[in-house]
Amino acid sequence: MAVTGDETETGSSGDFVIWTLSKSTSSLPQGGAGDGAHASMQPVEEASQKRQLRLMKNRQAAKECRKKKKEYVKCLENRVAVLENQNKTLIEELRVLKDVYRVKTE
DNA sequence: ATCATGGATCGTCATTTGCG
DNA sequence: CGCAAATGACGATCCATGAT
Repeated sequence: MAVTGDETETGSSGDFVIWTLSKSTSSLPQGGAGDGAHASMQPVEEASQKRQLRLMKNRQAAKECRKKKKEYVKCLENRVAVLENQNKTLIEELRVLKDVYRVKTE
């Protein structure tokens, strides 16, 4: 873990605070490179808000997705442990049965 | 103390998936 | 078919650890 001072979004999933996007990624608007030019475009302000909302939602979705994946992997690891134990038990059982059979047929 | 390296986590973009 | 959510992939950052 050791996540740096990172909002820790603990309980109350759902309501995320809109902190002043210090990061804001000046990356290209993607998908609309030159869109500022069109007259039919939404006001810049609204488009920007829309983008921020989308980023925020996706950020949250990514967190959720990673959490889910972690749990899935944990489940698989548990299953592996269980199956390994079962395997051990069965091998031992087989060994005993073989031994019993050997003694009987001698 | 400083540097290099590797692992964990995060945010974002691009793509896929599922639903109305 | 269009849209929102889910997920994969990538690069950035932080932190721990070992070598010098």
